[in-house]
Formats: sequence, C-alpha cells, structure tokens
Amino acid sequence: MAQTDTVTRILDTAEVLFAERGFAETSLRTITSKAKVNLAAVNYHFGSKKSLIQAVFARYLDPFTERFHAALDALEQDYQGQTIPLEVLLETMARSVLEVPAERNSLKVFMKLLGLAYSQAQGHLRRYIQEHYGSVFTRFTGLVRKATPELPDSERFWRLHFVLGTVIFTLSGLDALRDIAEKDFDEHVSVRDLVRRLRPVVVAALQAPLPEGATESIKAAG
Amino acid sequence: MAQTDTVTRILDTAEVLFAERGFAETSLRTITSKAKVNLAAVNYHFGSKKSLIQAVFARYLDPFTERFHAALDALEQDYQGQTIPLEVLLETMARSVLEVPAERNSLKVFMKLLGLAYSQAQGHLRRYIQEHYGSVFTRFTGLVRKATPELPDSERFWRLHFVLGTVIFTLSGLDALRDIAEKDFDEHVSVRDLVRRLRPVVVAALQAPLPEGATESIKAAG
DNA sequence: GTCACCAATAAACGAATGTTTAAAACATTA
DNA sequence: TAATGTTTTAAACATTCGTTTATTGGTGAC
Repeated sequence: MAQTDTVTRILDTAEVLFAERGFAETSLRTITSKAKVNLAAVNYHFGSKKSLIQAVFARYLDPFTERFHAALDALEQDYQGQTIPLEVLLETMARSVLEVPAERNSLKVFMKLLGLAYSQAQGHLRRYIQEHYGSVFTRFTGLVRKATPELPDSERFWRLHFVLGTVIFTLSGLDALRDIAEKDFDEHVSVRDLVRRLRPVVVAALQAPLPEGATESIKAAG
Repeated sequence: MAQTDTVTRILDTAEVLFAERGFAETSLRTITSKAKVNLAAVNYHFGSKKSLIQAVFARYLDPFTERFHAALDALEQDYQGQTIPLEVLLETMARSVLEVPAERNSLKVFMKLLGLAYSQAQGHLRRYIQEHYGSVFTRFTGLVRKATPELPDSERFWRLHFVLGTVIFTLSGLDALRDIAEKDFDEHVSVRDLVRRLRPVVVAALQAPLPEGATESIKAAG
C-alpha cells in the first residue's frame, strides 16, 4: 500500500523538522524532499500545511488521551470514590505521557511539539487541541481538585499552569540545557532522569503555602 | 530629529507584533506599514531583520542588567559577605524585572519576548543573549548557590531552570490564561498578583526534598 | 549659496513560500 | 483486457518575503 507509506513518511519527517525549527520555519519543500516524496503529496493527502500540523499532533495526542482516560478509569476503580492522592495522579499522568512515544523513541520530539503548541502563535492549532483534547484535561483537574482541598479553586488553577510551564519548558528545551549540564557537571541526564527530578519539585509547588497578603483577589463585578 | 523618531517607532511597533505573532510570522512590511515608516527604513537603520530582533531585546535587557547588577551590588554591600537569603535574591530579581518596562506599560510584551527567545528557534538570538547577558545570570546563580548549600550543583542547575520555566511560561502566556481565569473564577489578575502567587511556589520548588533514588546520576567518562 | 551628508522614499530584485493544475503511472475491478 | 479510480509526478501559479538600488528631500557647514 503506497498511500500509507507516503503518509507516514511525511508525518515522520514533518514531526522531527517541526520540533527542530518550528512550524513557520519548516517549508513543505524541506519536508517532502527529506521524506523523498513529491511536493504535492502533502496537499493531496492532508489538504494543507495547517492540516498536516494538526495531523502530527493527533498522531501523538489520540493515543495519549486514550491511555490517559483508561488509566484514570482504572484509578477511579481502585479508589472506589475515595480521593486519589496527588502523587498518584501526577505519577499516572507522567506514565501516560512517557508511554505514548515509547515505540518510536520520540519522547523528545513529543515534548518539543507540546512546547511549540504553547509558544508558537498558530491560533488554529490551539483551537484544535482545545477542542479535541480539552475534556481529558478537565477530567484530570477535577481529580486534582479532590486531592488538594486546601487550595482555593483559583489558586489551584494557577498552580497547575505553573507546573505545566515547568514541565513543558524543561522537557521541550531539553537539548540545549542538557548540553550545558554535561559540560558543567559531567553528567548525562535522560528524560526519565528529569522526570525523577521533577517529581518532588512539582509536588512541593502544588503544596506550597498560600501566598501572604490578600487571599482573595479583587472580584470583578458579577 | 527625524532619525530617532523613526527608529523608536519601528522598535515600538516591532516589539508588539513580535510578541503577538512571533518572529517569522511578522513581516517587515507589516511592521513598517503599522509604524507608518518606509519599508527600507528597517534595513537602513538596523541592517537586517535579525539585527532588528536583537535591538528589540537589547532595549529591554540592557536597562535590566544594569539595574539588576546595581541591585546585587547593594545587596552584597548590605550583607557584607554573609549569605543572602534565597527569598531576598528572588525578590530582588523580581523587582528588577518588574521595574524595567514600567515606564512603557509593556511588562506583558517583555515577558512574551522572553518566552519567544526560549521557544522560537532563532539560533542567532540565543547566541546574542548568551553573549551579552550571560554574565549577570552567572552572577545570580553564584549567589543562589550560597543560599542553597544543601542542593547538589546539578540539582540546583535543573531547579533554577524549572522555576525559570514556570515564570516565563506563565507570564508569557498570561493573556490566554487570564481569559480563562476570569471566565471561570470571576477574578481579575494583574501581573503583580501573579508574581505574588508565584513567590511561595518558586521558593517551595527550590527547597523541595531531593529526589529519591540515586542522588548521583551516571557520570560520563571524564 | 553650494557642497556634503544623512534620511526618507518608491520601485524593483531575486528567492522562497503554499497551493493548484494537468498529465502520467499505478492499482483495482469487472 | 478494458475501464475506472487512486496516487504520483513535474510544472507552473500567484504571493509574499527580505533586501537592494537609485532618486529625492532636507539640514547644517563653510
């Protein structure tokens, strides 16, 4: 089947180039020539460059959400309505993220893509991700809510984004940081090393004391 | 003086557009037309688009490094060789960052630019920032080292980047997050509110317990 | 007043981009 | 085998990009 081969070769090449250079900086000609595919193949199979970008993300996020939902199902089964501890929730999410790209050894690419999704403008991509994968995030935050009853809702909202920033920022910029770390500390770190280092930091961040001063911010006119 | 006027009008327009859309997605024609300046003015005054990007950053980072160095000077004077507490160091850095763009109400732009500097490829920009502003960061990390003697060097290195990720990620993506927060919690947050929320989280992250398992990672052949 | 210098302008350049077209090659089915 | 539908291919399309050129306008020096 020649079609499938062409499609996957485009996706394989595109995801690497996107992760390395970003979306706007990667031309279809670069992708197709490196993938040894005709230039028109992208528009034929995907319709447009935007759709190609979305397809690259879908190939990671579809299996991720499926696994993550299943893992949360199992967790809720185990805890029978009892609140799931924060560490368990974080551990489960980390495991789901790590499992997905395992087969292709492309965890680094996956992380870089997530970073790009946040930082690069690409309004269409943000909308696409929000629409297709927003529900699983909502489910997760609901469970975190039960696990951290001491946090006001708004405080939890911000802290989740704080740690999200930590994780995505670190793992997506891994290469550059790793080079420095190896030069300065003679130390080779793998992604899994980093996840191990991240764990206590993320937990501590979520469980930090509430900020002093006004606990309640100015409420808008409702 | 017409020259100065043209130059600043280009910089004022460029920094906003870069922050909104990124570098590659912002054309010189968009900048010059919005700035009501001739297209060739950019190449005439700055030489190239790359140099314009660097100039945009320099206009923020030059005064920042100057202030930050001065603040650290004063701090070292005060503490007379004694170790400066971590909270004081973080507070000083936060204050220096917040002061710079105050005059132009462009803190948001400044933060977005910092985020772009990390996330967008732009190798030339990373090199430029490293070359011109690396020293002040080195000085700061040296002081943090004294303030956190319990941390192994490599662990401190990674944790500083963790919290850097938190701050840049949060503040550069502020607009989108703020919209959600306002919708969900009827709560209006300013940048300074966020800094107040960030403080305990950052401190907790830096002071979190060491990761369990191997404290030392695999050493490379030295 | 004219000369020299700097800035602003309009126009054009060459290169690169995403997309479309039309023909060829291939595969599938009857 | 003939007919049909799908994929690949080469070429061209229309834009857009950063940059350069040549000209004009303005300003201060002597």
